[in-house]
Amino acid sequence: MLTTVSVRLLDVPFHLDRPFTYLPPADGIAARVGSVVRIPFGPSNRLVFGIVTAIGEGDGADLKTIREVLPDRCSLSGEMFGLALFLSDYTLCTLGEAVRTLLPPTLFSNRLNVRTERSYTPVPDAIRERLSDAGRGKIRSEEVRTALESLLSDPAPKKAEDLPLTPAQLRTLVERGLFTVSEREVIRNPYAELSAERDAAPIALSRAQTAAYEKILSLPADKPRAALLHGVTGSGKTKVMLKLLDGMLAEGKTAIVMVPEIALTPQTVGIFCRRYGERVAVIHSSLGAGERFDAWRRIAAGEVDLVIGTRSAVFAPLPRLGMIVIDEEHEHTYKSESDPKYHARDVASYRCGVNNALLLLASATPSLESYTKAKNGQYTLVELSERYGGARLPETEIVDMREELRHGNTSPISDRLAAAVRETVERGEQAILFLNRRGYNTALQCRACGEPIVCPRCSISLTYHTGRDGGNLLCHSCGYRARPPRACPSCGADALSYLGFGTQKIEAELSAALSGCRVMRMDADTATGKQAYDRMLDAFRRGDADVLLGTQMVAKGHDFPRVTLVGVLSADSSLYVNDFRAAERTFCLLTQVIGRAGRAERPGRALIQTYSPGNEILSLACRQDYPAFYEAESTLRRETVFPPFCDVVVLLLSSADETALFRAAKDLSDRLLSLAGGEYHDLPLTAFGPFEAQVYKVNDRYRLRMILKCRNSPRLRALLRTLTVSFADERKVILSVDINPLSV
DNA sequence: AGCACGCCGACT
DNA sequence: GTCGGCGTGCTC
Repeated sequence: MLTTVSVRLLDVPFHLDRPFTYLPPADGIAARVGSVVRIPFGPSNRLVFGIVTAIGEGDGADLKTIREVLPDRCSLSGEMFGLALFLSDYTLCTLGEAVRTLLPPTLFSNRLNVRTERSYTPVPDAIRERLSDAGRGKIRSEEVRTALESLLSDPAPKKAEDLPLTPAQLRTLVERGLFTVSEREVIRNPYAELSAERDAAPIALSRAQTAAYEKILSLPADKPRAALLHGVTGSGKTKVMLKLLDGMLAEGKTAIVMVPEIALTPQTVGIFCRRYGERVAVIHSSLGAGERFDAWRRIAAGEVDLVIGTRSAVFAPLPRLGMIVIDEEHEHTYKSESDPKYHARDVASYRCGVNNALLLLASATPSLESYTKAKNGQYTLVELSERYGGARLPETEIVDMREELRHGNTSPISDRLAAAVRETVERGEQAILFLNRRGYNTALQCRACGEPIVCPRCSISLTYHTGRDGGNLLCHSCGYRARPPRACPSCGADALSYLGFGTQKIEAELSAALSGCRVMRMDADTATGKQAYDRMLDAFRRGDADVLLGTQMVAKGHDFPRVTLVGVLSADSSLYVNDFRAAERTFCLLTQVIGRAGRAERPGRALIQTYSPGNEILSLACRQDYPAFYEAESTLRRETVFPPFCDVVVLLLSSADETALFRAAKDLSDRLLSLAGGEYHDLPLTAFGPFEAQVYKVNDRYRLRMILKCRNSPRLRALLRTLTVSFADERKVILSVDINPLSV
């Protein structure tokens, strides 16, 4: 009997996502479960990556041999391997996709992207005749010239002293045997300087905060536990979190803190780095490959106690994990929309379960899913309702836009809002205006034939954006760009009208209506990249503009003490989206935007423009009444059978070949119904479709969907996996499965 | 996925 | 007469 090794390949489709057996390499590193290996595969024995899933015994006949076992620091620990298995099961991706999600991409490239620092050591024999006692030790490349000069008896020409030697000159010195060179790996920590300035002052909690802290602390520490910290903005959730972290790290445990991308500012990171010093790692999307690898290595090597980051930080390979915090847990950015389509909350819950760790969810407007779990006792509900400093909620008014139309005001800005902005600016205060649509006009339509202008690659309208070049039509789905036509492309009539309004048009209208008022527009077109976003928020806070006009991103900035007015230009735009979460999203968004006004001693005011002033969600958001919103919305979800009262699976088929797509959809539907009625007849499940996706064509690919309402369970996932595997040999059509997607 | 083998159109 | 299109089949 010989030792054999079960390997799963990393880069293969579903029908190859099964174990292959190999012989261990004769020499080199021993393979263990979780080791990343390179193996010969297929008739041409091309080398591919795999992961070891089991060690066993066999007669070894006809087996190929593992070519290379990567070192442990480039492989998965036992816990992380378990996490990979969980992820592939839970999100229906291949094990390889899951493994690649847990390991930094650099690990698979030929070059490891390790930064090295070279040191030079003088060779005494070779330069003995000119050598003094100085410079016997290792020196850095920049110091070689100085060292050489000090070694030479002649004083060096002074003018050349600053110039470090070129790589070629250094190489010559080494080739001639005057110096030897040695390399040392340097692990980058781009946040090291933030850690240098320490602030570890004890956290002083208010009575309410102490009660919240103690309630969480009283949960049995030898079991997995989860708490939902429900507290309005400004109630001190962060202080409670820091106090818990202090205790956790003092016990020798480690922790992950997740924040939405938009909140991962230098200020936020600074709080943690100053408090916990160099044993902090930051993980976010704009890290370079090398930096990402270095952060991963520091964490896996046990050099880090606290990881702060966005969604993917939930995969940080921390040993001794004691706590995972998800701040603003309702945020949609915690759900991945690309493979593997995981929700950070589910992953965090799994990891806390395995490690007997504490899962702490925090939000002012918790997701319906989490609040329901809290009400059912699966999570401990911790309420933190006081605002510190006695800050009051802004006075909120609903503006009936139908009334405005009756008065002959066709502008998207009501007279009342315009007046309020003017008064605010005249008082030397600031206003935030929120509109969930970028661009100038939302669509172009022909008045003669009625045809809108749609993207040639997608089935959505193009949006007109102004610009120095006379403006462009843009597709917000695929990025297609075209000059606006003079005549209708369908009928040729010279009758194109521009419909709707976006942030650009509002900017123009505001500047016209309120002369001398400085408007700053912030949307995906002006705040390109994180730095621009931070810069704009800073500039606004400093007072460089009177009005901040923008999309979602203005709702989530930090404190603006001088903002006393908030205007929501069209509350309806997110309310009447055809999606079961529309009301929840609207409530969260309005609650947040309204909360921007009057956070300091000055009273705030919020104006909400709408064509449906009687809408209940709007009035609940105006009152910031979360419990009432929860009751209303959960009743509706229960009646219509939507999450959290069931799970929803979207099966999306896409293809550039429409005929193949329809054939595949019929096939999928047949297979699903036969499985659901046969082998899985015990599984309560309702199937809808196939029908066209909301946007039927994206980037020249046609899309059909099926929707399943059911309970997520191992058995459901087994059914879905069977479908996925049986579909994997389809060549032209891609099937993607999303359990509980963001919108349905 | 990749890479073989295998059978039909326009070209040195 | 061949080069090359991508349909089909296989991978420890």
